[in-house]
Amino acid sequence: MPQGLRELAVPSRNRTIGPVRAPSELEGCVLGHLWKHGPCTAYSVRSAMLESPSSQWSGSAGAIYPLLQRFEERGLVRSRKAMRGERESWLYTLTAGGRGRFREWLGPPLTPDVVSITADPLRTRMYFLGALSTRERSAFIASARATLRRHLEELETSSAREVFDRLALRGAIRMTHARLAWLDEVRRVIARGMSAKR
Amino acid sequence: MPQGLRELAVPSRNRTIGPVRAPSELEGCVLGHLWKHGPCTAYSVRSAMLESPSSQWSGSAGAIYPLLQRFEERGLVRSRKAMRGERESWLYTLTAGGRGRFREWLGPPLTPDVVSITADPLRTRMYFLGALSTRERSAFIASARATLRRHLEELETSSAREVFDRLALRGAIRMTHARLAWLDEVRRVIARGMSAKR
DNA sequence: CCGCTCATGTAACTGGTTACATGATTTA
DNA sequence: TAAATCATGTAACCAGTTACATGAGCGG
Repeated sequence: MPQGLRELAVPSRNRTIGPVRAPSELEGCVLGHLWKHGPCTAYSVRSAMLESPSSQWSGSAGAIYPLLQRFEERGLVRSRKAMRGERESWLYTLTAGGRGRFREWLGPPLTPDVVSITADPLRTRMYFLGALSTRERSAFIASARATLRRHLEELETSSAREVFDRLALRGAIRMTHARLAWLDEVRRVIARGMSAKR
Repeated sequence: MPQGLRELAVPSRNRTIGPVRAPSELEGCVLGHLWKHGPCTAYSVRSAMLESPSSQWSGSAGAIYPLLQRFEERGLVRSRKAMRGERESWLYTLTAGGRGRFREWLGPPLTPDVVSITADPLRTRMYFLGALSTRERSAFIASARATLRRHLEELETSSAREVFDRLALRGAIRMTHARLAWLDEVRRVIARGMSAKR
């Protein structure tokens, strides 16, 4: 009977070393926040994620607090008690190990799934647009376009001081433009298809 | 003491009705596959996801098989045994309820998180590019650009027969173009920044 | 007869969500 | 003094991953 790899995967809670996997986006992002915004509280990490327009970052307490705790167990961060006025809080700082792990997540080298095709729920739905009636299809496209245009306005009026924040924002704007242009193409094609059928 | 909503969330395995949440992307996509590709096996749903270039769709058996089972428990699909030659398999078909649930996932109406800003691990990393040295930064951009160009070629040579498959593919191509153009902008900006510093 | 594809599953785990819960301090 | 903000957490749950496991039929 073959000896499985499973044997090696000892529960990580018992501070034994299991096979270390690649950092998740949340992990990398929290480490990054700590790198970029100095020593700060779990609360402020959380607030940053809550502020983000992307629904990717739920910023739920149930994710952030345990994550920071795990980081500390693994020696990626250190925490010290601090007083902000009369109020106490824990400030987290990256350790050398944490910086290493962050750097590992950030790349280079970039793993394929970071660079290649991104998940897009709108594109996913496009495969199934045939399930809608012509009328519903138009409604679908119209509603998507309207939401995207509103979204674009928001992005274009928002500002970022830091160079790379600004470049990331530029990326979001470009993507939104591209999605709008794509929806235009979709609209044209389905309109053509309809007139061809007549 | 306030009566929590928790009380309502009775375990769904015991065929009691809990608050029904919005379908996940996987759920919607599997229902969609069943809608689009007629009665088919869990295996073929799985294969389709394994073929997909997007890393979003792991197509792990541990996701698909239990999902189809849950669908059947909830009355969203029906299954019947079928023979393909001498080999037996279960063919799943959408029920009326399943079509309803699919339609609900597909929209319209579209929920904001479907339309608004998509998660992009490359854009996420952009916020933290300041953590790299100038040299590493160039390597980062160069490697991303190279991978994206290769990716674009793949997309441009791949074909789709069905209209909406083709439109979805067009979307992926447009996104890749936009990401490449964005990386060009990034490269220009950081080059300008460097020369300004001299 | 070997290896590939078709075909179906399960057990253990884990990362993250939802919802609950608390309390101090600041500001209107 | 009421509401908002700062601040920290936990318990229950769940969807999805990883890895294991099995077996029939088919093509070379």
